[in-house]
Amino acid sequence: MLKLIVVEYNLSLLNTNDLRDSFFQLKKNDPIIGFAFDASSISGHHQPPGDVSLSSDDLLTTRLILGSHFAHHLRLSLEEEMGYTSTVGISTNKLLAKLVGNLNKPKGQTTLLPPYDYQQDAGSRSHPENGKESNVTAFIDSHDIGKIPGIGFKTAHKLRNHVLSRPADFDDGLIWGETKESVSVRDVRLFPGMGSEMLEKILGGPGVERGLAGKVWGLINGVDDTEVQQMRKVPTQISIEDSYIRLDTMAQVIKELRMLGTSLMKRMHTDLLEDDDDLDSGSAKRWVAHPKTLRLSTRPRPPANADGTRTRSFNRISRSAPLPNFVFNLKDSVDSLVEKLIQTTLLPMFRQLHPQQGGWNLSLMNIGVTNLLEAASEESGGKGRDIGKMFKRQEDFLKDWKVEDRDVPPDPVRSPKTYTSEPNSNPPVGIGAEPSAGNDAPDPPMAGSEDVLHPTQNTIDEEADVEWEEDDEQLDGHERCGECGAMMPAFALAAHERFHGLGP
DNA sequence: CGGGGAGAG
DNA sequence: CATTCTCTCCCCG
Repeated sequence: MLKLIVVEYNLSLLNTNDLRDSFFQLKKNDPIIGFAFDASSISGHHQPPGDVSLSSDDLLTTRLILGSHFAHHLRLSLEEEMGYTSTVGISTNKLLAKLVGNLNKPKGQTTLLPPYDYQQDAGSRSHPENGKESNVTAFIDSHDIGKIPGIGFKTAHKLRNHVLSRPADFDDGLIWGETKESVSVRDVRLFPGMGSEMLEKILGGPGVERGLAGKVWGLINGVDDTEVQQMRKVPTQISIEDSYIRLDTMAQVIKELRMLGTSLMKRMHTDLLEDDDDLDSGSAKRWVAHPKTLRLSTRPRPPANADGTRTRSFNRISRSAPLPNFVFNLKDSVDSLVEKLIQTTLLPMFRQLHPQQGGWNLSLMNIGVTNLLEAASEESGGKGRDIGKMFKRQEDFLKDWKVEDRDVPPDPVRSPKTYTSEPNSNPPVGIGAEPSAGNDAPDPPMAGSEDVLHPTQNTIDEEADVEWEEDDEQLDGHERCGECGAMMPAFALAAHERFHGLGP
């Protein structure tokens, strides 16, 4: 019933257009219950290149605080304006943000705390005895190896088999899913001799793998440099499929192709057709993309084993062909177009796929269109102002952020630099050596948490060493505190005001 | 570019 | 909790 939607963002890429697009991606009534947030790139323009002191924990902590406050603002706005609740994880890359975002569901946010690195050389990562353990490692180590995004079923299986000293673990009963003996990231990471090279041997089959070993080694060390992708206006493919007990005759196949084809046409209409209200031509529709290719794929059931056991196979076979142009005709009925498509294209493709007369025993059929060519258009590539409708006057507040780490003038806003939680308080950012108090489920020491959608709780403000540039009184999206006059991004104001209200 | 494998949700 | 469905990315020939 609930649909999980995870939105991941990298602040450096975030502009108002991105935000708007993110929300557009939601269908009406899709509740957001996952929202992973990556604060990796919050940094000032003014960070002197090569200044090592600024890349210290202090700066990292400041970034995470900003990310946390920003996430809070986003979640609050989202709930107020759209009625969606959400969960956020704040860390320095997508992997970590996503994993830590699993902590306080369905409505909360969690920040993965520093230290993120070992004290000494990076090469000691896999040898904790050499230095103070990174919180990243401590955090990620506890996960089951198969739970790491990017490590899927096959890869996890190979890793488990290796770590469990060779003999494949027999998972009786369940063909699928996790094994009883769980192998954690730590088990893999600390396996004698483990490293990229060993992973190469474990994972590098004759088949298909390249760079996988390096990627996996990075993942189990919390390293993930993949970029957040721009959201696309149109999908790269649209497909529809159904599974069957058994499909054996042409009559059955045609009947199902009719169903699938009709669905696909409808999907194309809803997903690729847009109102053309631009000109004085009534309310016409126009295609925003023209798929070029039609694909038909099937999944033949594997022929039954020697010993009679059913081998679960998900192997598909497919054929592609140019998508005939008549499908874009908006005058003819969908039914007639589908019929035409079946006769002219789908059936020939099917015969190519299955030359035999019948008895194919198909367990699945899928048809889809790919190779979507975007149909021209698209205006101002730049920064959309549309988000202003959602977040009123707060547009572009990211544009001129400054994060400085030195020479911060005395600021009544600043709170003590001690990040320890007070009894019964939930800091807006989960900084602290101890788990924050007052949570039902205590957090592991490496993660702070909060339930920031309840501003009635007392909180400790932690603006840290953050200063906002006050160029000329004219900072888009910045607001002035009525109490002390400090300028800050709109999203920080709430926390700031909580600070004023704190105590005598 | 088409056919597939792997993986995310 | 498992299965199904949809979509993406990437490799290889």
